[in-house]
Amino acid sequence: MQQVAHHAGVSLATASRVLHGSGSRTVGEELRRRVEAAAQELRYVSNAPAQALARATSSVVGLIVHDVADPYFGAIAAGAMRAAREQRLMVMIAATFREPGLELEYLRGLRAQRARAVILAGSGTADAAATAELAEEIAGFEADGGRVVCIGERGPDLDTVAMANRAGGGLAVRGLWELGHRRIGVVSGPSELLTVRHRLDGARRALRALGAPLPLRAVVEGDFTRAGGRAAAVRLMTEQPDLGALLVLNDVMAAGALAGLRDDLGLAVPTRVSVVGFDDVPFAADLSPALSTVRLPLEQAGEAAVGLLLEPPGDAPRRVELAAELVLRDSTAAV
Amino acid sequence: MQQVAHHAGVSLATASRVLHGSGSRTVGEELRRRVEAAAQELRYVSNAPAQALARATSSVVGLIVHDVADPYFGAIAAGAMRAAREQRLMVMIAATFREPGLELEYLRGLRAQRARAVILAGSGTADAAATAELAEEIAGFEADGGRVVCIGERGPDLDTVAMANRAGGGLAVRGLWELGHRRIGVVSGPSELLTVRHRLDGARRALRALGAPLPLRAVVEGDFTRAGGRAAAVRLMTEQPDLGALLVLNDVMAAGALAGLRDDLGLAVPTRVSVVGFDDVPFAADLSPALSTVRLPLEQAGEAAVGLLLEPPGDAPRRVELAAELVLRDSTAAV
DNA sequence: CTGTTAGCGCCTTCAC
DNA sequence: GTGAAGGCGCTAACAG
Repeated sequence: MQQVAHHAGVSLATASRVLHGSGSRTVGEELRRRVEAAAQELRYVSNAPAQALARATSSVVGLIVHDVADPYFGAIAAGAMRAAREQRLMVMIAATFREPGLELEYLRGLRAQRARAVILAGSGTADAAATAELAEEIAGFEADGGRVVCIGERGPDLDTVAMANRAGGGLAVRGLWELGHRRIGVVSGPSELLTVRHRLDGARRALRALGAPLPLRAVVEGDFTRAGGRAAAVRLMTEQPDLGALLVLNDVMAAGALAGLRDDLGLAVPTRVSVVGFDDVPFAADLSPALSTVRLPLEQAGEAAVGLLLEPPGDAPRRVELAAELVLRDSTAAV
Repeated sequence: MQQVAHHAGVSLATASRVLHGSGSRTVGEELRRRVEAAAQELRYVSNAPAQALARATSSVVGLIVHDVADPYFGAIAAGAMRAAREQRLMVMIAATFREPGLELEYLRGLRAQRARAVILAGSGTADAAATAELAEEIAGFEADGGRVVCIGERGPDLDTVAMANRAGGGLAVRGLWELGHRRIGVVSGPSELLTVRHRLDGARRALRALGAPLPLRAVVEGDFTRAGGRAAAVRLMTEQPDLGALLVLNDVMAAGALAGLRDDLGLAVPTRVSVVGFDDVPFAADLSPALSTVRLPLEQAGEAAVGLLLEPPGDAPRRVELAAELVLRDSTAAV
């Protein structure tokens, strides 16, 4: 920048003002033109780290997900990045690959980068120790002036974009009920994930309200992956062959469940058993049969998270609630 | 760090050496311990931008994709991030949402961030002007000491991870041929994308070698999206109803094609028409019917790209070639 | 409006 | 092995 200033015959400060002009200070037309020309000619590229150092704030926001290849996070990331672009923010992304310790490590890394904010997109966990450590790191991050927003519940004092996981679980179960299903099973994910707990809880409550409490044996747990869904669904239908409908707690697992039902067990969907997934990821409609599922506005969640980051800190924690919607396709049938 | 040094009763330089110790200088056991204790106690977090400024190099690498929500890029990103984690690199991700200008803009942004390197994951384009501009920016980036690697062809003088797009196109066509298909059509993507051109070219050559050149009317172009694939497939089968097999140039489009054939045209796959896709994204096996496709080692490509980044610049451009493999599932049948 | 002058937090010769 | 001092590129008062 020194060079640009010299080349344009102005002071360093003036060059800085026209090039990065932050704030009220304005520069005369003539000088402004000269500086811009010089920058152009010298192919000047500003130095973001230096700016970050001087202003004690940067234009990067962090995004921590479990797995970028998972369409659930892909959709959230897409929404967040679209919003980030509008705000001219760069996003630094980190994937924990579902290793709990990595979330903490990356948050620390983002703190070292002096990220202006970070979005915790993955589900919180029921592990108290891990949660406490994370809370401490979050506090540190915020003490440094950074903002943190969670997608999904993480704690009452955090800005969060809340997904209707409980309501969604209820929606699914009631939808199945209305189709005439009475023997409903649940293919669940790892029970330490809050997201899983909430979805399951929503389903449980709805069933209880309907007068048909969910028996323990009708719930089986698997990894939050395709293979996990397949194995769990097969196990559940083997142990409880009288089930007529399955709620699978995410679409990726549901894809596996569909495969297991068809290829491992030879059970026809939806004639023999109906299946409802959760999330409505892009490929849900292309599965065989097209998956009925609980739609969550994933991209919108990513956008909303960036929206919260932009708002000034505020006294009370902010929340935006996103609704769920049941979409019935071909994997469910009336009985 | 000043504080840590003071707290440990050592100089700033010593604290720096034990905390970020880059290089030959070593610190005595005793002092080292004291500094570490002080850092721990004061909850010191190093300042990456300051380090970047002082060392004139950072630990962030950029990753530019077209769309994070696209499973093709999701898989590449996952591979790249896994490798980045092993190297303790942070990755800054940017999505162009297929707007050509954005690639340039983001590359510039990454340059401003003083990223140590950037991976251009999206396909190159046949637009000469855009390519030239990009080349210039790449040159500038490298002049600043940054490294650039491309996934897919971008130019002979760039480090690149080459995917077997041509060979894959040939593989698909020959596979279909061996199944007895003689009337093969191609659902293509935007012809300005180099990836598309290479895949199509591979198919063309193979067909010519087989003595049955691909007629122009048997190729139809659509967006590189689900909707694009659907529309193009429907159009192609409507105009050329005698086609017995379709090569769709990526899996996302193939998902759309399958939907269109089934829901819009009522054509049975694979009995009436066989379909083969390209990429083998994770959901390919879950489509209805399970999609036969040309598998590309996507995650591996991401990892390889990071691998290239790490190697010292070298005199000649480096290349790593990744092979394609035809995987036949249920969307293809013999005639 | 424009220029001067201190730093921002850290690294790195260079002496000790 | 350890400390002192200058500088990385930029911003932000503060004077003119």
